[in-house]
Amino acid sequence: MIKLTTTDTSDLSAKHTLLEAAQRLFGAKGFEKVSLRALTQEAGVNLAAVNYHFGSKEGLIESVVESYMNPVNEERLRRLTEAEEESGISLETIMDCYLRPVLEAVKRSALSEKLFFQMMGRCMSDRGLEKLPASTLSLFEEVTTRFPQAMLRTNPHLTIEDILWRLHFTVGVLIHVLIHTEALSLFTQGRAGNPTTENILTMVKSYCGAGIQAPSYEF
Amino acid sequence: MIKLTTTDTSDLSAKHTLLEAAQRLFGAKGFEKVSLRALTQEAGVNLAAVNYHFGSKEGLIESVVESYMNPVNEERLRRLTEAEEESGISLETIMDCYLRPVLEAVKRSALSEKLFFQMMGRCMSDRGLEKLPASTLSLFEEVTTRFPQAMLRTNPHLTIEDILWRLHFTVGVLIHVLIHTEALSLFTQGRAGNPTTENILTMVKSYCGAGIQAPSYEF
DNA sequence: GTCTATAAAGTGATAGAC
DNA sequence: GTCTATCACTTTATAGAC
Repeated sequence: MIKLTTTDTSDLSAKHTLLEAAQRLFGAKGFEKVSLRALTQEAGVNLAAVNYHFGSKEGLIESVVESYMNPVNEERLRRLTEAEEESGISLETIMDCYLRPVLEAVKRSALSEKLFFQMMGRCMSDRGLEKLPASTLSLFEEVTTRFPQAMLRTNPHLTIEDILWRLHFTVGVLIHVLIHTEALSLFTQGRAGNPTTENILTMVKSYCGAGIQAPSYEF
Repeated sequence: MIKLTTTDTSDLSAKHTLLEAAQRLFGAKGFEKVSLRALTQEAGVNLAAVNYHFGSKEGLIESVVESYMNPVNEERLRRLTEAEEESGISLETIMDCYLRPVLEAVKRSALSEKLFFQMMGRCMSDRGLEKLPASTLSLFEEVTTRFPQAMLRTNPHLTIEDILWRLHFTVGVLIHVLIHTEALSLFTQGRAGNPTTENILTMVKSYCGAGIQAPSYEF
């Protein structure tokens, strides 16, 4: 992405192992707490490789964020478009279009579910909007425009303000579940059971779906 | 809290201005991104003052976290106890016991609403459970035990697993609203309106209340 | 209690040899 | 493309003068 004029010979493997190591460590510790030294050691490459391949640590982070967020948001839009072509679209369907791509993405990843989800959650919350790569930002804008519109059509009793706020709340649920679900087990010491990922998705859809469809308030 | 044997003469003011500056800067940038240099400069005290009064940066952070979280959790428990003494307690009431202390705390603070809420959100999410001061952890455990019990009594059709997960989701909503609500305005460019803090609370209660009371799933 | 000065260790980035 | 060596800077923490 930085250097378009390289010849790309054995380049791929170093860059690739670096990206993989970055995902593991960023997911486990967060972007700021991982030094380039720890990163390159984990990847088994030289310290200078990060700057050679990505220009800077920031460039590496943006690459990772882009590779995490963009496929998910593209898949969200693809699924929404598909769903809108059929008649009788429900809020349940729209929620599934929004949430399921995260579950699909983890299956394509080499990372453990836990690390992948933490990584995804950090991408969504740790960095300000202004630091997002342009392509990621524009996909995000499309998602946060089209999904509320679709929700408004299935729930015309709500106002657009209601929906925007409730989608905001839903994002909060998603991020918290992705990053902090381990803490729940710790705190409740097993009382919360051991649901599968798919069952957690069902619970989130049930909770957020009910929240979004709650009666509207007039202020 | 660290040194119990000091004579405390003019000690109070330096310690106090340091705590105030810490709240402002930690709230705005996060615990990790504020250096002791930035902190002591903002407070107008010497660099060494942090270590003298709090032992270390970590000690200062723990003091701040404690002073933020403990009053809120104590107030939550106080209100819940009070509510449980009356008959006909509703989920709406329990939710209010849980959420309103955050709004009450901001009124006692010298900080702006925005900074105070960000600070509170960071206390709830930025540091792992293992890093919490002991008194804060024990209050948290009491809250996360008694509130689910109370909710189970008002909603006996739910399982305790349901409730624990849904309270987990609710915490996600709260944290996200506290930290990232500014981002919502940015993203929606005014389409989400400009509700007062009290109205945001109403919206959160409405969303989370509906989510918690959603039908239960059997897996 | 407050200050200066500095220690000790860490950070990202880069020049230049191979 | 990869490496070593190093720069320039920052961090927290502390010893010791006042």
